[in-house]
Amino acid sequence: MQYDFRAIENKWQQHWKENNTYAVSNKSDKPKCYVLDMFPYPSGSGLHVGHPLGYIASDIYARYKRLKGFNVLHPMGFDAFGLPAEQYAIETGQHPADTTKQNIKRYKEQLEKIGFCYDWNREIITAEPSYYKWTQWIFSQLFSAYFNKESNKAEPIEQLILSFEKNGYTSEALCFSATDWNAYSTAEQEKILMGFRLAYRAESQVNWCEGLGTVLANDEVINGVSERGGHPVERKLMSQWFLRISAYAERLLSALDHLEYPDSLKEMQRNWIGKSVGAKINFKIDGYNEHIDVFTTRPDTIFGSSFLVLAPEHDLVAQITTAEQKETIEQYINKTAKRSERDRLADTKVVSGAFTGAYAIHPLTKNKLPIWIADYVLINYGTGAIMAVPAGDERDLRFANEYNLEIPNIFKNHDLSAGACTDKKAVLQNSDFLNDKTFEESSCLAIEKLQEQNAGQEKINYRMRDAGFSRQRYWGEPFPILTNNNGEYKLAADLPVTLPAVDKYENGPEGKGPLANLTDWMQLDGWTRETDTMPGYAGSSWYYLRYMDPTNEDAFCSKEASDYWNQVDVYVGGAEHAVGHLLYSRLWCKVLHDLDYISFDEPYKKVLNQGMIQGNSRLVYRVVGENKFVSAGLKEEHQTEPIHVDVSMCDGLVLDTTAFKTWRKDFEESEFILEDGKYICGQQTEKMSKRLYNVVNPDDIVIDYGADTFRMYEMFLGPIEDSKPWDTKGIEGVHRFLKKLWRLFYHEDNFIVTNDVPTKDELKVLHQTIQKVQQGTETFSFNTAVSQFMICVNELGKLSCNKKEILAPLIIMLSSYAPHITEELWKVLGNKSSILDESFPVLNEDYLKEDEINYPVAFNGKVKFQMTFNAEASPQSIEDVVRADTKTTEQLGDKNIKKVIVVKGRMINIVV
RNA sequence: GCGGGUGUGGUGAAAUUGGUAGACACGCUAGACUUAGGAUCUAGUGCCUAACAGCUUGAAGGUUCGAGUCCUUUCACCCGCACCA
Repeated sequence: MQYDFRAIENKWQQHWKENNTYAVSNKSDKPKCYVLDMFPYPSGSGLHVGHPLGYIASDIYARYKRLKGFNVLHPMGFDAFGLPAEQYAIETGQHPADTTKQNIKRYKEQLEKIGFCYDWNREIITAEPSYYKWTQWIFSQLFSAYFNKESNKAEPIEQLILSFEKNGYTSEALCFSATDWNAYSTAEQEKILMGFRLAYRAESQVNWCEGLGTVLANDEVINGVSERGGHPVERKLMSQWFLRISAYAERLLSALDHLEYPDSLKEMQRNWIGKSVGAKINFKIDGYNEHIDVFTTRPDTIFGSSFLVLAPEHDLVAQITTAEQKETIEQYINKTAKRSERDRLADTKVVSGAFTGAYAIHPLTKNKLPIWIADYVLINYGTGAIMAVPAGDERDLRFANEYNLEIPNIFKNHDLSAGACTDKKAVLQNSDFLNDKTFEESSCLAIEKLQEQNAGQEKINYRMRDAGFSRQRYWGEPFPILTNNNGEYKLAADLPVTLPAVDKYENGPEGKGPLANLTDWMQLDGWTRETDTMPGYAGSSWYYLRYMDPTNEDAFCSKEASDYWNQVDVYVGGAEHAVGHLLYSRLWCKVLHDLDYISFDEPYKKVLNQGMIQGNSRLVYRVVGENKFVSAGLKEEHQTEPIHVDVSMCDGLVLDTTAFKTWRKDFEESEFILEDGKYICGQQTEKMSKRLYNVVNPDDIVIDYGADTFRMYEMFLGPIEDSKPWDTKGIEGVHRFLKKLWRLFYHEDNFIVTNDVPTKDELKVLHQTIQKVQQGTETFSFNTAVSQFMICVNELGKLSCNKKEILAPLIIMLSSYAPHITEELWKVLGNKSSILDESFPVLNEDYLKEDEINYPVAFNGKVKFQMTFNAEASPQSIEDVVRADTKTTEQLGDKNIKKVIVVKGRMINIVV
């Protein structure tokens, strides 16, 4: 009997499907375990070998937990709304719903061939009305809630309204009495409430991407261009939906400490949230009844402040600019506004600005400080205004030098020609009551003083902005909300608000989305529907909850279900979602928790980032201007240009020149300059992508070697979180391993497994394997577990062990890694039930114990020879024997022993 | 500039957490069995050396009986953020 992996894998995949083997129940006496993958966006190009890496890891872990007696939820679904599907639709004229459906079908086929233990009964697709009904419902909850700073959580907006009706409201920015409130019109009231709702509509500077015809969230803009497509992004004032994630900044930040996320990921989130502690200081404007708020982390340097700088977009600029400076200021604003985000980021070293002509009064010295505008001050950060302290800030110093502004030196023993002083340990001077103090002591003193003067207070600032939640696109969830001419809002009564059909995807009037072309659909009983759609991250912000209760028609997820499954125990996916998806889903979880819909306020206990599998590209070198290709080793002798060729045309680095000639018409007549009769390609590690002809399809690997080999090989490649280039060559070793395993059961056509009693050696290797595999799987070091399986099978082969008592537990362990072959072998061992229902073998450490231990004997740390001792021998007795041994005296020569160190069970070191 | 991470054979990588560095594989070399092999098996394979010896975890110091592992300095690469006040 040969190991016919194709027949075996087909047979069991079908069997599992027909018998619903992987169906999971919400009712069980077993402890639960929730193992989740970041679900894929089904793109048109299908899966490549990099995609399943994380899926395989989580699948092994899920199967392992099942063997360990857990009720394991391990679902899969599809993140189906989004820009690429719509753009593809525009190009091809097909409806995005159709192409998405096709892509999902393809993905599922590919996934099914790899033998994952997903419960497909729980599959979810975010673009289906039965799903997005609840995405819309959660939006309604966000719209109907506000963040209560007192209780530090979200609460129903009705409570806020009650409080307004009873007590009015007082804050720095807003103040009204109960009588005022009750006298306001509904529209006026709504306008105020919009300042509190967790989902709100507001005019704001947004990232507008003309190329994609939509606004983008901050995390979708990379270096001033869109993450998708690389189109330029500009700042634009638009009315948009936002999520008030800033209200949760502190909770999102502090909870990180208790989460098992990779350090780098936590750092990214901390960085994104960007907490900084400092002070808000207000400067009165000379001659106006206005003041400018600045934010600073260094209130101690207040005496070094010699001018103020506002962002060009700052509200007060127009008001305070003097007549003679008006033209200069307007010119400067025009110039900066025109620059794209990308240009602005490109020349951050250039100093530019303009003087408003106005002066502010220093709150402590009462000096007059000139007020400038400059684009190095950002409207989106802090208050959009700074007090410039040239002695303490590099940029302020550059600016002061450029425009000949005063530079008070407030640091002792510091030479300002060498640059600004940013050292917090520096000692202050020329700073009145702060003289001779450092940052640590003076910061609080400065704040106290300012507070006395009513000119400032301590302030914590967060960099994170509220998240844009509108997209002017078609292929997304419609907002379940309507508005009328009075500026009132109303949530849709019936959910879902289904996405209407359109026949074109062009933007509607006034920069609105395609839905704004549907004038009939937009109107409903005197109300107008929202025509924006939700962004890609809406559906993925809560999908992990829907898997718990996927068909519930009355709730997004029943409380029983979410109480039972609770948090995701392990969440596996790419690090690219560190600040986008992961933060948004943490926010939604906290809101749903605050509103009492779920009992936990963090979605994922542990996150694991799998590395990227890169492509291993092949290059040929064309002699410039000729149809001649030179082998890589000889390319220096010619002037060449590299061209990517399809990896499938190469065996290792050797190009199949015949295949190459038929690959593309223009290569038909190619000539080759060979080395040793072969054409050797160049290679390059880069992103796996169709464009670079380096994509390896898992389907091909599965056809050639089988899913079990593929799964184990991906794990064997190295630590799961590392990125590495794909190399198909090494797969042979894993395949050989499975064939060797097979031969422990079959010799030619004979089934050779016996019921003999195992020997000590056999039990030892088995239990070593139990130990290593258990440890490796639990710590996600799957590569070491695979190694141990190989060691075990090699060892059993050497011992000619064909004993059921050894092989049965071995294949139970292996079933998480290679489910098909082990299910087959389990059956040939005479079992009727599935191997999946077995338990992970229990480690008995007694079998690991050795009677005798081989001690390396080292002299000054260098191993010279070995000696064997009884495992129970005491260190003293060992030392005595070693000292007396002739090999020792030989080594010593005329030197003396200073000390002998015996590490029990490990080694002996003799200090000479 | 700030933050996080990684440097070990020709290659992917192990290393019980301070105890024989290079397990397990790929590749390579030789051999066996084969009509054949991209099948299977056996042996070898860090470097230097004929051998003994010696050297070896990016580099340099240090702690220690003992360091890939801990400390200091430094170099290189990868990732994230970046005019953040």
